Amino acid sequence: MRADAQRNYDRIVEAASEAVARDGAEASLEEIARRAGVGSATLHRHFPNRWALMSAVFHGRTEGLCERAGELETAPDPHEALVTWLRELAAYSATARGLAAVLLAEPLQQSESCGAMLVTAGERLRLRAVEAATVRPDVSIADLLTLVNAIALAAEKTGPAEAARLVSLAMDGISAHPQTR
Amino acid sequence: MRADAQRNYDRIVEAASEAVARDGAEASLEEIARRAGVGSATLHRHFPNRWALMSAVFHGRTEGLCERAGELETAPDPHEALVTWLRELAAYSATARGLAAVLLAEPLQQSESCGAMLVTAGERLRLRAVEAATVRPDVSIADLLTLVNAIALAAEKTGPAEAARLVSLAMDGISAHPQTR
DNA sequence: GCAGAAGCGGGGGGCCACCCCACTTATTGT
DNA sequence: ACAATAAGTGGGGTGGCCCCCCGCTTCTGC
Repeated sequence: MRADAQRNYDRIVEAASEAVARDGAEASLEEIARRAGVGSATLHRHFPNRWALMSAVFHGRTEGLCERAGELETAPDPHEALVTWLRELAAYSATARGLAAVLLAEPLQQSESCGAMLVTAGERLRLRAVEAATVRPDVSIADLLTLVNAIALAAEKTGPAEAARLVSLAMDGISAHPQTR
Repeated sequence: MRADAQRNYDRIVEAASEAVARDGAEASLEEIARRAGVGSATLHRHFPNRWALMSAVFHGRTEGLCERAGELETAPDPHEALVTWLRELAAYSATARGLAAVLLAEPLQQSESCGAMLVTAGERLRLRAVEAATVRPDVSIADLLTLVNAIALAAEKTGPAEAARLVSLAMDGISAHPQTR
């Protein structure tokens, strides 16, 4: 990639970050291009569709969440670590309007994508919890991420607190006496 | 309402139903108006925004789900009845692309809305399950509907089967031994 | 049957995503 | 240093969208 192309790429992502923070994932691509000081054609060449741009925007934040997963790997309680991480993911997704939609929209297994990063990071936490026998082994990390993202998406209007509450609910299960069934 | 206005209203809803079945909730409003044989202004007069139209489109289906809830009220196992109903709701939402988004978008307590109908219908099933002590009393029907709709929204790409599976997962809880925590 | 109001829809404005193509600019081999 | 070249650029065009204005049509109560 040529140096000027790289510079334009970075400027677009930066402008997009600001726009998304203000207007959510439905921000105008044209305005992003205008603020970045590039033509709209340049934006569309670098990012063939809206999701591609959003994916780039959220890449940094996603890395932060993966680092957090690394920290939690050494936590004493594996189950608590997994739940905490998922709750943080939900809270962040609910704040960064559009992240949840992006994660759900793109195929989860596509490498280099935000989703793939979260899968590999989360899988370790899940494995630890399964080994500790606090999580059913037939529940995949994809299941958990989909569930959490779904909740974040639904809670975008109601706020991060509600999102975290629903995550806890789903994790504990809503049944009063699950062992009797 | 004048007779011709009513006729146009019905034709718009019918055209919208077909369009939604084909293209999902993002169907073109202009094309819906065209197919209904009315001007776009008429469509926008009857339905001030997209959600209003979608709400009308899904009204009939929602009534069907409410009837189903009525049937399930006499089922022998209250817990199974609740879970079955929620699973059916999820499966239908995942099929009727956009229903979930509509239910999440409109305020749940607004009377006459699809959401309100589901709340009253589902509340009875939930109460029966609470009385049978198989569901925690602090879980509201709004919690359950939000959770199920969130899952349906997330599973729109993967299909109804996956949606039903995730609902079961959330209801059972993903923990291996919930009673130990 | 008629007056008035309720309803209608063509057309236009503003905005959008996306594409085409003539022009500019960085890179590379000599 | 410099020319050849391939990569990159952005202005403008296209088609579509939502929504609104306003003169015209059609229904309804008397």
